[in-house]
Formats: sequence, structure tokens, C-alpha cells
Amino acid sequence: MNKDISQAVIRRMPRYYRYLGELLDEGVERISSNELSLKMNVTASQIRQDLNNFGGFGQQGYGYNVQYLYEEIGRILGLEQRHNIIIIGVGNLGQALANYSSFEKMGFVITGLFDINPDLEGRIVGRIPVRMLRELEPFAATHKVDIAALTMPKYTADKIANRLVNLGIRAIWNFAHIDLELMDKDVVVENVHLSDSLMQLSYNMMRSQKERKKEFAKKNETSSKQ
Amino acid sequence: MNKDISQAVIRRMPRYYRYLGELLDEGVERISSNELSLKMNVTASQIRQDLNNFGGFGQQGYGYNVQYLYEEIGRILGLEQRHNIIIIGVGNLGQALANYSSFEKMGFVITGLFDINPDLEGRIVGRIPVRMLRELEPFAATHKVDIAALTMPKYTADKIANRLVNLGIRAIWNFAHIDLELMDKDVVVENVHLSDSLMQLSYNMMRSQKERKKEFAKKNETSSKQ
DNA sequence: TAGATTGTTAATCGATTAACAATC
DNA sequence: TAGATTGTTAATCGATTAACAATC
Repeated sequence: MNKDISQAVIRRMPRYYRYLGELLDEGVERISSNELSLKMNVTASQIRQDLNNFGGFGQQGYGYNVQYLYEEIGRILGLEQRHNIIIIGVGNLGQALANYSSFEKMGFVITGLFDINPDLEGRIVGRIPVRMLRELEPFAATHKVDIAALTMPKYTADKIANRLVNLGIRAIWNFAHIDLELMDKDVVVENVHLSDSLMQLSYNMMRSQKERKKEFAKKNETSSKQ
Repeated sequence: MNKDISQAVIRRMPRYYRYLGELLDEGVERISSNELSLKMNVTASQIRQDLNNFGGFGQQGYGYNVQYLYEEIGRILGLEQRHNIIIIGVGNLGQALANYSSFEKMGFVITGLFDINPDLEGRIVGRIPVRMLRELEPFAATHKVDIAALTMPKYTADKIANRLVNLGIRAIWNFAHIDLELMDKDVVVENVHLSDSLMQLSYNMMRSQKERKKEFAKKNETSSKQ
């Protein structure tokens, strides 16, 4: 019946959301797929196709109402409901996430911080006290946890991830440099592999450098022929 | 002549690199595309296609030499050469990056930290002193900078990015929640949009939840018919 | 040589773009 | 009503998978 919407589409939705938010701030009331396509550097066709995966949010001859579309996309992405997040691993990255206030505006609320380092116990980070990892089970028993962010070293990631799954947590935001192997395939994992991203940048950087050199050589060749 | 290799392929290369590194650690000497495909949950065909974009690294009847392939992919990704990185914005995220020692093993060396907050001036983070942003130009004049990581608020990102471009920096690792608009189209940008990633997770979480409910309803229906 | 497995071409699948009828 | 722009179908393009000849 309702065939799954591809991840390619899902990945673009937050970007639409962001641009619509900016338009909203600027006081823009309506926008056509064509105008938006120019701003975002995508085709108007793609915008219309993407949106129509979720429903007809526009109106012929008018375009899209910015506020309405913004809210609808927010709803699609689940931003109208609250999501409780716990962070496992209160190193620099964990602290960065705990202090990042923008998440809260989108309904993502950090409600727990866990670490194994006893020096951190009780320390307040982003208004939340750091708990010891052994308190995870009692915490989960008394607090609803929607998402767990893993920012601990990769060596322990797999073990803790499965512990979380056993506690009924259905979504993992994984920053550990490893592909989690979970016992329960129903659990949703989103990976943020910073070093992978850096390597991709490195590759593209070298490629662009090579192209620049080639361009330069071609120009020189041409001018020397003249 | 040499048509550009698609980003889809590039994005998979760091993952191959990671798995090959693990195999190397385990002392595995050779591996076939089929064995690797089982480990990585991709098709053997895709592995062979991906690798053959860069050259024939395998040998018929034998497979791939793990060490050799690992090194070759490292070379393709530019990991055999040193890349100097400066970080603009020494908040929690900037500090997390500065302290992340794994980057150095891949040839990415943090060589400068910049912020506008005078309280941070001279503070040592990850062995590097924090400099004031106004020192950016003299620093760039005396130090080779390959990559700039932007971890400051989005409002200043565009302005600073273009300042970096004018200093000749050709690669930007952008953590600011904005699409940079650069004057020079030759500059390579890699975006890490954490909130986009979190929204994607949120969507997938809800979808998986719905599916579970549907499954459950179907089961109940069947059993009540019995 | 026989068996294994690559490199590569061909077939399929899915995603993007183009086109246009529907409709505000 | 005429003009604009969507929603949607059809065409194209690109990426993935399958197949197999080449070759170690």
C-alpha cells in the first residue's frame, strides 16, 4: 500500500525545513517550487516530487504557503512531539551535544547523561547531572527514553548499544566510529561518522586541486601556442 | 577522459577503509569481495565496481590483499599526506574536535584554534593555544592551512567562510547550521548538519514505530480469527 | 590444469528530470 | 476567464546488481 519513502527524500526534508524557516523569519508568505528551487539549487521538479510523497501541500496557481508547509514538514519529521534523549559518554562531544540548545527548540530534550568516569559523577552539564553508567537500568525504568546518543569510545559501543536495546530504546544516534551490530533489527540507527566525513572532504579537496592544476596547464598551453 | 567518480562511491570508501583496518588488526591477509560483502552488508558486485573506479587492486582467483588494499584506499582518500586544520569557534564542539586524537592518525593535524571570545585567548585546548579571530590573516600568512572547520554560530559562518576563501583555503568542514554561500565555487565544502541528522533519525524512528504497531495489529487480527 | 575470483559488460532498478493536464 | 503553478505521469539518467569472460 504505502511504499516506503526513500532515504534520499528523507535526507532532503530537514533542508527544506531549514529554508522554509528562514523564509518565515523573513516574513515571506508564499513561495513557488520554482522560486524555492533557485534558492536551494535543486530542481523545482524534485521539490514537488519530494513533497508529494507526503501529500499535496500546495495549491495550483498559488504555490506553497510558507508557514503551512513549514509546520507540515515539522510534523512529518516528528518535531511537534517531544523526544527525550540520553547521552552515553560525557566527553567533549557528549558535552557539546548536551550544551547545544537548538535541539530543544525542535523538541529534542536531553534528559540524562551517563559516563563510567567516577570523576564526572554529579557534575552538571547543560543543566543535567552526570550519572554513572550502572544507573542506566534504574533510570530507564523511571524515565521515558526515546533516543540514546552514543559518544563513548568505539570499544564499548556495541555492548552498551545492546544494553540500551534491551531496555526498550528504539533509536540510536551513533557517534562511535563503528557500525553497530544490534540484536534487534527493528532499532533505528543514525550514524554520524566524523572521520568518514573528513576523509570525504579530503578526497574532494585533492580532486579539486588536481582539476585546478589541469585547468592551469591547459591555459598555459593555449597561451604559449599563441 | 576520466569521468568524475560519483559522491555515492566516495562516501563508501571510508567505510571500506575502516573494515579493512579491522581485518588488518585481526591479522587477516586476504579477502574476497564476497567475504567482505557478507561482513559489510553490501553486494560483492558493488565492492568490485567501487574499487574498479580507482584501479584493479585485486587478483583473479585470489581476492584482495588486505594490507595492500587498505593502503591504496588510504592513498585515494589522501591519508598518506598531512593536512593542517584550523578550527574557527572554540565552543564545546570545537574543543571536541581539537581533542579528538584519532584524526591525527589519519594525517589530519589541528594547527590552529580561533575564537572571538577574549576569555579564551591563550587557553590551551588539545595542546594548541586559542588565538583571537583577528589573528587569522597573519596566521594564514605564515602557516599552511588546508582545511578550516567551522564550529561557530551560523550568523557569522558565511562572513568568516569567505574570509577564509580569500586567504586561499580550499576546503571547509562546515558544522554551522547553514548552507555556505561562497564567492569561489572551487572551494570544497563538507557539511555536518547535526540537527538534520537528528531529524532524519526522528523520522525513521516514528516510521519504525508505526510499522511495529501495524505488525502488532495484524497479529492480533489473525489470532482473534482463530 | 581446475577452481576461484576478479574486472567488466550488460540488465535491472530506482531516482531525478521533463512534460503537461488538472485546477486554483 | 486567463495565467500561474501544482500534482502526477512519462522519459531520462545514473547507480546498483547480475552475469560471465578473462585470468590468476
